[in-house]
Order: sequence, then structure tokens, then C-alpha cells
Amino acid sequence: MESNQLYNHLERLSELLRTDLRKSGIEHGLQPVQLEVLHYLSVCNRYSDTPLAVTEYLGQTKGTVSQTIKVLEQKGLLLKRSDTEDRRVSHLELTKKGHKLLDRLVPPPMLIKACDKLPQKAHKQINHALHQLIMALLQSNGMKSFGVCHTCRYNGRSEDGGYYCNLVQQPLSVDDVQRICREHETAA
Amino acid sequence: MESNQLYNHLERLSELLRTDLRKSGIEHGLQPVQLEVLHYLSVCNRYSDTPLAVTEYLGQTKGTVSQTIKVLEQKGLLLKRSDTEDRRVSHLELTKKGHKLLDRLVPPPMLIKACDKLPQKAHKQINHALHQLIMALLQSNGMKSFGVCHTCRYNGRSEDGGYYCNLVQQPLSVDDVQRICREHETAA
DNA sequence: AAAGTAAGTATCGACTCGATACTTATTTCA
DNA sequence: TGAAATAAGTATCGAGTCGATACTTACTTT
Repeated sequence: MESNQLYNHLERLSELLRTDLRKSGIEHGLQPVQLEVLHYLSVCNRYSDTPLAVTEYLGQTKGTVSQTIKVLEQKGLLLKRSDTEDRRVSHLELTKKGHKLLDRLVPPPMLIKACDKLPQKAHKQINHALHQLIMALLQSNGMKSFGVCHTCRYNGRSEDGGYYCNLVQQPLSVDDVQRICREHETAA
Repeated sequence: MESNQLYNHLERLSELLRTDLRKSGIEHGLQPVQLEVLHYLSVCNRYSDTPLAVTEYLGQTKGTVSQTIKVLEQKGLLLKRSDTEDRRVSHLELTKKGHKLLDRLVPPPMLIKACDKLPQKAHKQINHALHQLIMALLQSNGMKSFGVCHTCRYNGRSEDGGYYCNLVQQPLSVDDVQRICREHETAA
């Protein structure tokens, strides 16, 4: 069984990460899943900052995510605003307090320490390997990729040379194209 | 910040794995953490099959682990036996039912699918990268390695040519040296 | 306008997990 | 040798997770 060893590693890694996340989060009254939501919101684009997008990203139900968001809002770490076009939709935005907290906790200190000791080359290899694995997982299970616009098949250029999304038919800034989008589809 | 991208990947991977584990576990009435305990017990050696070892491996408190184990015992997935030498200590052992269940759920189908699509070479690279990362994490944070006896500094040979552990002063079988030990220390 | 659908919320129950206090067994050491 | 310290594990509590279900509100379809 080839995937056995791989699973051993993944489970261990996952457990180490989660334990560390729990430990550093608890000092600020945050659960692992809450940190994950904050982190996601800090890297997603303006079409992907809704509760539903979080739901898809985390693979939970919308009820569960709704709870998590409520708590984060009460803690003053994020702000909820109704969409002006479709009032069923909410947009979530980190507050300054939220950003500050995230900056201190993510990436977790444990990981930073480990990275410092790794040579540049190993670092690159690991990053590449992880990316490859994630892609394989998503593709072979027909899941959304949640990649950055830059690598999306809908991403193009407008006449003035700027970036342009052919799906939502909107221009994108340089910052935009480096953010995660829930509509992302890998370029062919 | 070099570790940022790495963290993005790790968090995503961890989340994907956990969601899948939750989904497949729920069908058998098992939580992710319960599956992790079962899996650990299936790969650890006879010095590492105690509640305390599980506690260290999962990075939780002994109270929490005690609960988890109690549930698994009630479900008939594992057996608890008192140590004959030190009656404070319990040894945990998967039942046939436990082994059967684990065989069906681990590795998770999602991962198996992904592995099938990955070329042999990529598979090896990913495995190596993960191992390297785990080692870096454990070393730079002074944590127990939980490696297999085969790679331990205490592992040696006895006069008759068999394996021998210089820490517990006991001979080890061929099967033994491929199992995870809580006393494991990386060879110098 | 009515039915259908989508986004999000409210509530409930089973479960996790840390904290604290406890029991029992072993070790230390005066 | 006997009391204190320590170790392994359990019991209990409370805050929080998470899925299921039912609901509200808003948009879409026909």
C-alpha cells in the first residue's frame, strides 16, 4: 500500500499543526477553526469573502460557519456588511484588531522556527511537494481549487493592460490577482 | 515572510484531510480524533501502547485522552489491559473489530485516489518532503520524534544477531523495529 | 403573483478538550 | 520502614465544535 506512509506523515503533520494552533489560539481565546476563518479572510478576494465561501473552503455546513462568524464578530475581529446588489449576501472583513491578532499568530511560531532551520532548497522542495499533493487531492476528488486569480483560466488582460476577470467581467488590481478566489479554475 | 506560503499549504492540506476523515468516520460513528487514536495504536510498539503515550503523541491532556479511550473501549474497538509489572499502567490493543474498521477507513479514500494519479517519482518526492518537514518541526521545537525503532539510537544487535533495544534492555523482533516508539531518539 | 431557490440564522444534541480534583500504585528518602 | 512525593489514569464540569433540521429573508423563474 503506497499511500500508507504518506498518510502517516500527513496525519502527524496535521496533528502537530493543529495542536500548535490550539495552544497559541487559546491564549487569545480563539479556537483552531476560528483562526482558520480569520486566515482565510486575510487571503481571499472580494468575491470570496462571504460565509458561503468560507463554508466551501472549510468543508463544513453553513450553520456551523455561521456560528463561528458570529463569535468572531462579537469579539470584534471581523465586520459583516450586506452586499449592495444582493442583500442575501454578506461580506466579511477583518478589523484592524483582527489583522493584528492574525499577524501575531500566523504562521504559528512552531512553523517559523522549523523554517529557519531548513535550507532554502529544502524549503522550496517542500513547498512544491505540498502544492503538488494538494492539486492531486482536489483534482482527483472534483473539489474547488481555491487558487489565486493569477493562475485562473478566467484571468485575462483588459485593453489598458490591467488584469481582468472574464467570469465576473471586472478589472482586477495587482493585489487582487494574488488573492484566493472561490471561483478559481485551473488554467488548461 | 518565507513560511507564509508553506503555512497556506499546510493549513489547506490539514483541513482537507480532517474534513475527509470526519466524513468517513461519521458513517461509523467515529470522530476524527478517535480514528487518530486507533491509527496510532495500530502502528506503535508494545512500549508505546499506553494512554500516556497517546497523550504525548496527540499533544492533548491525559484527561481528554482518557475519555476518548473510554468511548473506543465501549464501542468494542480496543481492549485495555493492566501492565503486570506496574499496575498504574494500561496497555491498549485494537480488537479484531477495530483492525477491520481501520483497514476500511485508513488511509482515507480521498488520499488513495490522489495517490493513484500521482507518478511514482512525485510520490517519493512528496513523502521525502513531508518527512523532512516533520523532522524539522520536531527538532526545532524539542519534541519527541515518535520514530520507528529501526532508526533509533538505542537500537542495536544482540549476540544471536537479532535486534536489541539498549534503553529497555530487551530483544526486538523484525516486526518490532518497524513500529513507532515513544522513547525514540534520532540516531546521532 | 406564486413557486422555487439561494444565503444566512437559530436551535438542539452529541461530541471535544482543557482544567481541576481525585484515586491508586510506585518511588524516594529521611 | 513509613511518610511524602510522584506517576498513571479517571471523573466531572464548562466552553466550544459541528451536523441536522427548520426557519427567515431575498432573489429568480415562469
